[in-house]
Amino acid sequence: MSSYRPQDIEQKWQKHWADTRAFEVTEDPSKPKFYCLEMFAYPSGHAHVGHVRNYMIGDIMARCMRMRGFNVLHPFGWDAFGLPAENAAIKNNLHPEKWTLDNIAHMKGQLQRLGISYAWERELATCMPDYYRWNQWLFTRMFDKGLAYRRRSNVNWCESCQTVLANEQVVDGGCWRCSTVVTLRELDQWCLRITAYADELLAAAEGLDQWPEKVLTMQKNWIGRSEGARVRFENIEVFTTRIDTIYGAMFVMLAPEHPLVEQFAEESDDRAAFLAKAARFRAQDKSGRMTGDVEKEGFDTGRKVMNPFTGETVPVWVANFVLGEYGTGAVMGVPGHDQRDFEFARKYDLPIRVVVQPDGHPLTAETMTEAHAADGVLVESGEWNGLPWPEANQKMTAEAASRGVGEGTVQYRLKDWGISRQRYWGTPIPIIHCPSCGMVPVPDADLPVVLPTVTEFTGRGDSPLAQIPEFVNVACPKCSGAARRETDTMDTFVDSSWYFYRFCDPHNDQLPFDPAKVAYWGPVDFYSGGVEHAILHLIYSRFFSRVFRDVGLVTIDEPFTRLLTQGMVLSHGAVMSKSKGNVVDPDDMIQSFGADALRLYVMFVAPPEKEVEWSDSGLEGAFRFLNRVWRVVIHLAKAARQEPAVAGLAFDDGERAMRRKTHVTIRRVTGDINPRVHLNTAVAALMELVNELYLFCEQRGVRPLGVDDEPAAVVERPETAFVLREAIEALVLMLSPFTPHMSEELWEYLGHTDGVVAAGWPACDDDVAREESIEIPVQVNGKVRGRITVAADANETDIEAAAIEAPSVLPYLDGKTIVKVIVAKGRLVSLVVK
RNA sequence: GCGAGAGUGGCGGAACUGGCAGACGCGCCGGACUUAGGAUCCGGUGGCCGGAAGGCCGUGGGGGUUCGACUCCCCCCUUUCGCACCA
Repeated sequence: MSSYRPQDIEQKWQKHWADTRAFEVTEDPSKPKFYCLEMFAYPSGHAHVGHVRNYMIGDIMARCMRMRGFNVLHPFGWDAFGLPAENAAIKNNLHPEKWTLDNIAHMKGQLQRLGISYAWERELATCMPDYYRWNQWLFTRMFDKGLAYRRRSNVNWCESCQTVLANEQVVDGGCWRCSTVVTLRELDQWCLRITAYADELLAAAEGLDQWPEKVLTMQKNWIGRSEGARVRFENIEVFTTRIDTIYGAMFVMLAPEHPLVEQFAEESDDRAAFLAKAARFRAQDKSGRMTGDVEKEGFDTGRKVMNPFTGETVPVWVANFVLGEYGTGAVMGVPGHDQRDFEFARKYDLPIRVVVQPDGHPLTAETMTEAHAADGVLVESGEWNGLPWPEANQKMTAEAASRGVGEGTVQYRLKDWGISRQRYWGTPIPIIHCPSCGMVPVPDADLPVVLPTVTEFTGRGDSPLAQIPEFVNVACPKCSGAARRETDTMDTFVDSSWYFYRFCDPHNDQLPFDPAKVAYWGPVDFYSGGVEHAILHLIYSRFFSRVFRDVGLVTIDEPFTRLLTQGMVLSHGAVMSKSKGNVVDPDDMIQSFGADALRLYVMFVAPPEKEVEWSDSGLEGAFRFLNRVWRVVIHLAKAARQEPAVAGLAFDDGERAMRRKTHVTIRRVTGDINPRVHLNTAVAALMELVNELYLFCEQRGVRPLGVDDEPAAVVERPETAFVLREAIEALVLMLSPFTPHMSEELWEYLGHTDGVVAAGWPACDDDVAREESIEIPVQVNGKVRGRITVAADANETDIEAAAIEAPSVLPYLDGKTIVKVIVAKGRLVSLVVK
């Protein structure tokens, strides 16, 4: 056996794993299951070390849990539909399918060279008909349940390219390709009724105790539940959370999109001017209007409506900051108690009335410089005067309801999910439009609706599918009359919202998956991926999981028990990207130092959640460490032949200390991997063990440890041989999740033929790990003044006595009185003197 | 503006329940081996004072609780992320 040459052994073991289908699993009720998943990949072409990091985290977990005796499902697949493929097609005249499949092939090779323990038999790609067929299947069920519906709504439109743009394709308000200003266009869009689950998604988030708080907060904000009331000012319904301020409602404002705007325009003196003003507001940069970057503006419609509480009539304005898509698209203007209304009123010289007075200094409309949004007591509110805020809100909501002018309601920021894409490379929406039957879902027997082959991609015009008569023209499944297929395709987030269930049964051609298989494997026990998916992917998946539940295929609510959001790997302070030219290619690293060193390094460099800066010298350090491991194991494998059998051995102090280190390390590494997932400190612990081992060898004269092939002298003393053997075997096994190739190779070299999984995870013997004597510091008035060595099980009295007698402590006690002694058992002694 | 997180040596980071701050690695310095060393092994490495023993200071800043604070509380600064006219 010679020096460590990763390239040779890595290929050998990767081939072995592939040949033996080492990571394929079946349901086995006799074993505890562990479903370990990393977010699947968009096949952009090349994996970089940022991907590597995510996949490694999962692989460490999967490999470790496998050794701990769990039945581990660890699959991988491809989020293979999407715009980049279509754009590449337009640019390079390459079919999206070819581009996608080529990329998958390349990236799969990269992942395989990393030695990740995937059950490749379960690999899936969402662009294949045997996958997207089930998107269609589920869609038709959602259609039947009213969870999928069509609605007219605004989309981004580029006049020059004559096409719809996704939000991500709008750059600074212009088309990403030709910079033409993007306009809004009304189109019929397919939507999924996620809002039907808004309350459940919000409430159930409380139970996700193994998700990062940050992600839960983001989801909570995204759902944006808000309790309030709808109140009718004659024919204008407004939404407010502060009905208690309604006596201060001095005007009503409509969003420029509000349907009444058009009607009021018709009835106005100058229809054209009216509409032009509204149109200008609508055209204001969408993001600017939404974020408050645009100045508040409005105009008086000339209309007046009656405030249902005061009986006063108030003017109706159109205001650019009122959002058409939230609430009722109309609000009451309460300038005294809403900052936006306040600014608006001051700008247009509208009256302000204070109706909630805070404690202490009373407010007056004339002198106030900002709205008073906080609580207080109602004034100038007729019969409600004197009521404090929360109570007034409740009572006045009830009053509005009893008088039929409003009712309490809950609003969500969350909107239904628009899934229509006027694009080619996605799942065709399985609906047929029939002139006599209306919208008819494609029957199961006719699924999948296969994406036809399109040969020309121009990026212009409507959906590419609309231009294929053979695709569009179809007989109605109900009446057999001439009908047209839907030509929109689905948002790719549909694909990724349930793939984790498909992995449980990826080849099923009767159902999306066998419910029994998902009942065994689900939910995903450990899910890792980028925090950029904190909202969309993770909330859609929670939604789909419930839809599958409600169609009877799964019994659980939540798809992911534990979520880890891994930090990005930066290079020169920036996210890696081809355009910045700072991509670190894993293949280059593997070539130089091997996959194992790369794996170890990305795990060691920082905690998984944290963002890290790539460092070449850090990788070299990991490589150096592996060489150290290699040398010590190779040499000791021959020198320490003692098989593990402890009976009759009498260890000396040094040997006991070495064993203690081994077993303490087992305990630390085990917990650091799972549950803690502090993979960096797990590696650090293994490094400590190796350092200790080298010192132990040095002390025992068990050399050589050089790189040469000099044969090692056999260790004669059986106790020493045993201790060494125990240490290196534990080391090799614990390292194997991180460096599987090297560990398998060394394990084999150590004389084992069944591989590390069969060997199982090493167990910590608590008796061996227990300290015999411990050194503890002694503090005098909070400063460490000495150390004492006591038996590990010494009682407090003995420890106290030893502390007071410690030579280095004595000078600090001279002439003082000890007022207090605190003994933190096993940790320290604290003396307080005067 | 609102919300959440972070701030520790030259650098990445560790410290799990309030109990020896700086584990482990990178870098740097020294020694051994050596024709050589960018290999390997051993040692050192927060700052200041000191020959040493040892002492003082030290986890963004300021205050507090405690025998004891990186850790808990209050105020402030910096920074990252998310949300952001949602009525």
